[in-house]
Amino acid sequence: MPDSAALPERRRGSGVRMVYDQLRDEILDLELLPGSPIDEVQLAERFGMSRTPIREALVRLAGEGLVETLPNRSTMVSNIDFLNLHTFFDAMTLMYRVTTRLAATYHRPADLKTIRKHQARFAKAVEAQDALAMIASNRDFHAAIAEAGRNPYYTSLFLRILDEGRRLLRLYYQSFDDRLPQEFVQEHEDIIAAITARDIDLCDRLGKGHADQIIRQIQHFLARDERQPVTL
Amino acid sequence: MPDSAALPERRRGSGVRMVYDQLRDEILDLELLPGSPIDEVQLAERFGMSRTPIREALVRLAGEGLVETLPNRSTMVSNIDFLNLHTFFDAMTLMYRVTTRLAATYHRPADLKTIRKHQARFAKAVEAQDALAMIASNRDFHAAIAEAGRNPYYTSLFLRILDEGRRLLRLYYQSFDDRLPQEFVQEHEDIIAAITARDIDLCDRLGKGHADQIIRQIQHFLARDERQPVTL
DNA sequence: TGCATTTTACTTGTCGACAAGAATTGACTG
DNA sequence: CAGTCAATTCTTGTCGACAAGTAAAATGCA
Repeated sequence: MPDSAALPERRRGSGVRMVYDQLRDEILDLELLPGSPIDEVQLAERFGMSRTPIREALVRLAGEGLVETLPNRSTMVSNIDFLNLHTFFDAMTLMYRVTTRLAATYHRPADLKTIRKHQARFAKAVEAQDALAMIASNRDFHAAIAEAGRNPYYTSLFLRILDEGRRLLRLYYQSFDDRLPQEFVQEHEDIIAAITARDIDLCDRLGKGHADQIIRQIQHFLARDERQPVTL
Repeated sequence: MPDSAALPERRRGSGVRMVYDQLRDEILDLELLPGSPIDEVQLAERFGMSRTPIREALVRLAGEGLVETLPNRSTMVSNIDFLNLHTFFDAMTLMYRVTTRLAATYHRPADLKTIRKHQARFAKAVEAQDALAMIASNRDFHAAIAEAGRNPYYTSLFLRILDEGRRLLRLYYQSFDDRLPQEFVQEHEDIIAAITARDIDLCDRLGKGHADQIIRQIQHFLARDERQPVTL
């Protein structure tokens, strides 16, 4: 059996989604580094399919800004724009506030169940010091809150921002050797309580505080002193 | 010459953009009605190209929510969700406020020039009672303000909202026989003045007022009495 | 005639191949 | 030896064709 590699007998429309999800995860987990080129034939060989579904997945990724494609030239993983991080922080703060506020107003019991489920996973990941799981479950936690707010316009923008933040956080924890902060767990619990109590103003303040906390950590990481200590 | 139809000798990567722009305009101008099916081969014949670039354009349109594609079944023009219009109005109001505020802070002289250019076209369209040109230039006017705010996250969401609004406004003016309101021209002038003066609070109020005005018109249209007057 | 089932027609998803454009290599000239 | 230009290679954009899956038409049966 020379060709024992996986030919998983996929269903008709599933190839594109598989490639899309896989590439997306690899980009957000920084396994594919920002700026690195993406070769279509290489991906086609790797996934065992033609270039057509690969291209479709890349077009979708480009639509979300995760890859950039120059005409007639190789497409590449989007760079992180460190010079304009303030626009990212600004939008992130607003979306944290708005989605949490709306969740307080429009949430239903099933939403709280989903939110608590992601929070449990988040707490477990923090305890296990599992950076990747912590980042992913943190994203899912806030995505579930946005869903509970029931405004697809905000949800779609927030998901994009959370994904971009996932790349930044990954960078952060790679550099700090994956020491995970416990205080986020308690902040999440406070947010859940405020949503449950339908306290809109409190949700607004907690959302802003949570965003500020994350921004402070990232900025602290970015402003850290790169020089190695020297013994004189 | 039986085949005298246009074979415009297009350049290599331009076919997709051409199809994308054309379909997008037709969708937003309601020439393609919401819910109507889109046939790939039909489009391929119409544009004189293969199905591949057509499909790529459709994938991009689907990424922006302008068309919906069911697996293994025909893709169709997205429906307007009248039942959840309040989420649209909510997001629109917030984006009007935020983008106008940011424009007051971050605009440069070139931005004002662009904004005034679109405003001039808008005023001319209103005077000429040209509904299509009025809707398009109104969109361009606010898009230019968002650009001056220099936050791509807000800009991208706002563009999506403005496009959705373009469909709603088109519906509105089709129904009201294209009588165009003059007061929008003055409101636009006020917004320009506030941005130029870098008055953030005033921009916030004017943005909200402008959004409320549009929402009121649309709601008035939606709540109108459909019954024909009957002479007894 | 009404309903279930098979058959047909049609649309989309995928493939392999070819052509156009760009980057790199190599040759040629000053 | 450096710089310019031509040739080659490599990647992407486009094409036509086939396969899979779905909806509609046609057939069979009660």
